[in-house]
Amino acid sequence: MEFKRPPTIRDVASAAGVSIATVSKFINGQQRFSPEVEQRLRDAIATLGYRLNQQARSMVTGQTRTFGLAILDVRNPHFANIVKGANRIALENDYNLLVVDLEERPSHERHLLEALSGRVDGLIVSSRIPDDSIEWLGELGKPVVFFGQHKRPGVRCVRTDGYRAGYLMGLHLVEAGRKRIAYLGFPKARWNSERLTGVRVALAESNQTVQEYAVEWPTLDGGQQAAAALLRSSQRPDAIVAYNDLVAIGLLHEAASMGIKVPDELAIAGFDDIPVSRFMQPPLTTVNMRSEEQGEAAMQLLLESVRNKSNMGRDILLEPQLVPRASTAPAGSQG
Amino acid sequence: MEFKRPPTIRDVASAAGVSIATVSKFINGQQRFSPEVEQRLRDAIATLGYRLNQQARSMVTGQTRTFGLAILDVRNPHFANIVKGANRIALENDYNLLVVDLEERPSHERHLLEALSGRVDGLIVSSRIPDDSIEWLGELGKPVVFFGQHKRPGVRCVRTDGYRAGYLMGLHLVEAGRKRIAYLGFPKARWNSERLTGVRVALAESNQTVQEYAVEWPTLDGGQQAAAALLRSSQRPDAIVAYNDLVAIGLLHEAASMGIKVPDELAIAGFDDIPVSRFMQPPLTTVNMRSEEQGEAAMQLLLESVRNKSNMGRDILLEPQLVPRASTAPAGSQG
DNA sequence: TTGAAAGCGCTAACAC
DNA sequence: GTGTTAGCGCTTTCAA
Repeated sequence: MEFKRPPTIRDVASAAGVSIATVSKFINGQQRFSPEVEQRLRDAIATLGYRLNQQARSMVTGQTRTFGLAILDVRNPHFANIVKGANRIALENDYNLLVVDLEERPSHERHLLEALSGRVDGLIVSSRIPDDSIEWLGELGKPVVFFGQHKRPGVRCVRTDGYRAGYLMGLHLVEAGRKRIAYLGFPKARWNSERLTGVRVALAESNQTVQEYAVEWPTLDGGQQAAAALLRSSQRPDAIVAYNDLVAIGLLHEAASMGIKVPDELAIAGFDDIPVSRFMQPPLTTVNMRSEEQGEAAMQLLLESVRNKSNMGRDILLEPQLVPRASTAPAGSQG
Repeated sequence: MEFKRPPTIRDVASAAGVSIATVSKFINGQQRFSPEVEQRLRDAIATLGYRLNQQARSMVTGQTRTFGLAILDVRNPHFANIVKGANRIALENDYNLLVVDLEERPSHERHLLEALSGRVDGLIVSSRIPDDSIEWLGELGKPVVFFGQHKRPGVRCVRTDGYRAGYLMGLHLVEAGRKRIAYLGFPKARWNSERLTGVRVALAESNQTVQEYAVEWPTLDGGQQAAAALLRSSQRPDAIVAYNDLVAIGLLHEAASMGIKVPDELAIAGFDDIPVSRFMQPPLTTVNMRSEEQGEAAMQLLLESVRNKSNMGRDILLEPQLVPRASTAPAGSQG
């Protein structure tokens, strides 16, 4: 089956015996015509199987009614939630959302983003590239909303307070009576140091310090791999805060394999509150970073930018929320 | 900050003192010019900050070097894996991939797909709409690869054998000594009945029958909600096969809350082998439905279609693989 | 090696 | 009500 050239308004026009302008106005519903003409138009469109070429339209209108969202990894439920939130708001406002997965590959990032920006009215970007390397974001010529902080004018930002998230977690563990608290981070991530600082400050208030470790990747496997070294050390922590829930789940699994009792011998916690965390055994303590709301907020900002034809205005900072569960219950409080 | 009209080749042309044809040829690298001209061109492009308008180009070339992928729900790791697979192959072949989340809403499906098809050279579609309602897929005027079966000419298909998957699972449970096996399905899904039939046939070979139940949604919460009724019944099953891993994990969690020992008192299994299944406590038995390879295969088919300018050729059927884990170990074989 | 001009499918301003 | 026409930004003959 070959793909023949699709019919254009010109084909419709000659089939219906009218001009192309008439066809254009008709399909845009911005004007009524005599009943007979409208009927001929409908017939012609139906028999030819005509469909509007969106590209051609946006060529002249300069609008696509589509937004783009670039995320680091669809496989991470945190990002999947962001997609959900952004998509919902977009659809409600009669915009489509196109998602691209950056695959955690900084080298491709710019290329993919430039390609995306050409097809949309604005974009939302999650990036791992350092601020000073993405100056070009503002030069895409389109409204951009960025996850994180970015001083560049013309780029608005959405984020959840990572410092506060870390602080809440640190406090929680101290209150649960933990004495040797470790942070298993992912240094390449933008939010890693905020979270770590939060934890550290909370511990400092009780004169505790935090041991630092790092994963290669912020994933289930990354957590599992890091676990071995961490859990076998002679001075094993009695609590581990992981960079995110995925890493925490990897840890949890490895701890179970090694016969370490969670939370009695070891407390484990993460960040993000991804859906599956509640279903773990034991359920995982975490901080809700409002992933879905981040997506929603970013999309709202984008809609504003497009409507005002400007990119001024406030950034958005969301408040994280501690979600205490069994994985950090005070030692001895449960079996 | 306002968004000014971006520079066009016409701006570059006049800045460099050449014609637009020269600019066009230069940026496409298909022709060399005198050193001085090339230098003027480079300067003009740099100072103006010129960037190619992809839309305008595809308007004339008829190519976008982009494919579209429509999935039912990004939040389901099965689909996230499909995205990964498809994206990898696309990138390797110098194509971009645009993903759209259908949000499990059949009403919007057609609209979203039509919008997407206008921006890409071909698409991969996962749908919940019955076959006879998506006849229009073939009329999108673009190559289409569909997940599932679809007799329509011009639409190629990729799927993993659901019947075989169910059969493997059924056999596994019978061999593990289970006597009252239930299937907790999601009837709205295309693959539900294949899987059920497979299970049923496997059980029939040992003269067993299967009890059927259904979830509202194929999600963690869906599984948890269905669990209550199912687990409290007087004739409680000693094994439950869930529609997918998410549902199984919901079940697993609820069983734990109710103090039911898995696998001793109850075996639980799912389909898909999503990454987190291996990390559950106990690790979840499942059938690997080759999600990522489905995405890869679909993209390969699409590339073929585009290269041959035709949509003929074979469909692809992948073999599922049983992944036995602790959640279905024979009763009494472990604590 | 360079340029003029036609045209991709559509919209919008302006005639009639 | 309906038609003519000039582009949107680009590629691509074809000619010079």
